[in-house]
Amino acid sequence: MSRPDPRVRLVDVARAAGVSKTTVSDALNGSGRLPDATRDHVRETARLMGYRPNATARLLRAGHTRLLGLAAREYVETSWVYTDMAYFSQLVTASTRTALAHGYGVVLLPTTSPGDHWVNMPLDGVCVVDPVDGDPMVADFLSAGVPVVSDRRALANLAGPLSRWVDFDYGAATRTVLDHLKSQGAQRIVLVSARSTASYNAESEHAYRDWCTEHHLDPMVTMVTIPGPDGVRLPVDEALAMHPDAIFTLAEVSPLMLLDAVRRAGRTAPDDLLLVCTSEDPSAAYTDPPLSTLSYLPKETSEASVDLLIDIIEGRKGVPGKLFDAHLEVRASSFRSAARVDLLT
Amino acid sequence: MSRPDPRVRLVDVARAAGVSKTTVSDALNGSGRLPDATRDHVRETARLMGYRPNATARLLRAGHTRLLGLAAREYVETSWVYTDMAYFSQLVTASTRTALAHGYGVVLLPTTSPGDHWVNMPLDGVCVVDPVDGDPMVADFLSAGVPVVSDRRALANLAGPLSRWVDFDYGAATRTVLDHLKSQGAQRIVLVSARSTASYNAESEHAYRDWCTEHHLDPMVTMVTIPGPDGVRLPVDEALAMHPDAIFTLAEVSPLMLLDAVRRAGRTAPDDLLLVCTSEDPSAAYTDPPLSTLSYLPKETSEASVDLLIDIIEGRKGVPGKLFDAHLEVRASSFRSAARVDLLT
DNA sequence: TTGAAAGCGTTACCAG
DNA sequence: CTGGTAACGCTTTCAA
Repeated sequence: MSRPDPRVRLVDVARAAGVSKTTVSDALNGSGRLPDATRDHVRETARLMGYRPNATARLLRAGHTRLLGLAAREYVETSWVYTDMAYFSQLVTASTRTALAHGYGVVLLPTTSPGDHWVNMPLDGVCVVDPVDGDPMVADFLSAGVPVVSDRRALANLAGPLSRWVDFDYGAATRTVLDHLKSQGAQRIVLVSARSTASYNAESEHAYRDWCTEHHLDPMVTMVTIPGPDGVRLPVDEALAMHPDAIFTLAEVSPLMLLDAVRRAGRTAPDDLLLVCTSEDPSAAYTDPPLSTLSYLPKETSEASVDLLIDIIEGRKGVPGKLFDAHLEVRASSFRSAARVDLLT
Repeated sequence: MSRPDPRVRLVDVARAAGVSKTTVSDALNGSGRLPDATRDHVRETARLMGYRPNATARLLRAGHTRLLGLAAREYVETSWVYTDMAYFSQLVTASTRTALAHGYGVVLLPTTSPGDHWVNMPLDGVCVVDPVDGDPMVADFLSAGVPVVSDRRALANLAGPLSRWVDFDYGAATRTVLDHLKSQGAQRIVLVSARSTASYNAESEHAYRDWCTEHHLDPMVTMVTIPGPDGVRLPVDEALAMHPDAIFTLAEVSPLMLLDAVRRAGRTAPDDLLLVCTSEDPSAAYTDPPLSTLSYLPKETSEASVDLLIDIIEGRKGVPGKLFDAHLEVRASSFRSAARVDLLT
């Protein structure tokens, strides 16, 4: 195994150019006031030698890395990667765009990893999305002095100058959907949730059960157990087998797959089955019928997260957090004509 | 509780515990052979003080960062983020998963940035996807001593121990699609390409024009000019306005949007219009009719890329590159019954 | 104008 | 077994 040529360092350039390290640094960075002749000479020498400054050494000097971590914490024990679900992919897109606009790069963090491996990454700050209840990752980063943006629950006992939050009232959003379905005549609403570790699922499901109790309805829940787009197939089929008159999916479903499953079960939306799904897939508007969707605004929230995070990092004061409202877009899949509603109620 | 501002350093712990830096380092890292009493004492002190090692300093010491860059180079001058297209999102997913499996993190790089800003990131290596012809980013990284995996064209004049490639024969893939369409009776095939900077587009389009010449057909091409999922709407409509009997989209289109456009134009696939699209959207199999797709295997290629990259970084010898074959999945949208084909030919 | 030297925080090598 | 010291590669302060 031949060792690649030892990189040429600042001091090498200095020696070659017959000047000191300081002069090379100044010449290359435009700092200091050197005679043009010296500067040009040094630059030319550096170019000839193929000198490139060592990024890590600069960072150590600078005291910051301009690197932000991004972690999605659903299914923390399952080691998966999340970027191929519409919600997370939009989240990654928007976070990255916002970070770049501020001169920061984004590092995709694993959901899980041996011990607290993640604190070994040279990060200036971290966004933790869909945190676990009392998330250890959040605590780890905070105690390592790394600023964190997550939701209120994850930061409950850790409030301090190093953290801010972005959050939803998941319960309220869930109730909005359920009220809507009920207003359209639904009596047997099945919830497709996920056995994930995210507090989002737990909170939403809890709200669903409470709502059912209030309305004297039996809660019916099926569970996604396998992360990723394919994992929803089974729980959707299970939901259909419960003879529901409405299905509300908490876990992200591909719109076409959902409708395909409905069709195979011999059901028709919205005629004998109302459908609302939590999804960011833009194709939901183009299906037949178009699907009603609940959106947790990955674009807006991740932009806000990154902005808040960079505010902490750069020492700006500001609001401690931001609360968003989920957006329910009612489309044909959960909408019955008034006459029809009258008939059923 | 603890003062966050002045981070507690190794030397602080050493002083507090009444030992030397070395001892603290050894105690915390499990290296060296210390008496249990000393080790426990140091560890307890460190814990009490909330000591966390500085990641950047460790990296400088270690000489590597375990960070990989990922750059997609379509539309390099347009500053956009690519992760919300199925192809790139799967690419990111698979790259990240593979990297993590080897203990590396992934940094999403901007398509464009001021000067050569990117070399300031502390990366051990970089994957450059869909490079520009003679890509400057590739050259920059290589001259900075950072290993690169890209395609053959981008590495043409830069072969060396610091680079390997993963590539397709785009021309061959294009011809496969065109031959297929012709075999199904198509005579007026419109290509929906993109005015992007990726060599993928140029090569494919070139092959299309050559093929048309060989078959004495007039090439008809429309262009995506705006990056992102929405940019394909206009060129698809333009393509439909050309009264084609087949459309082949090079740029990624959302399957449902494509079919919606076809419907609005009063056309029907596959009866009077054959459709093949380059897409990674799994929903293509569930549309009505199911769409024929050409896949450039983002999953397989990015896994191979990351593996090759890590081989270079860790000094392993191996193949200089890997050539893949694009996969054409023929579905109903481009398939006519034999009888029908006979009728037309 | 230039350069020597002092950090940045860590780990590794040797003396003691 | 322990601890001083050097080294990683750079930037910056401060003297000459």
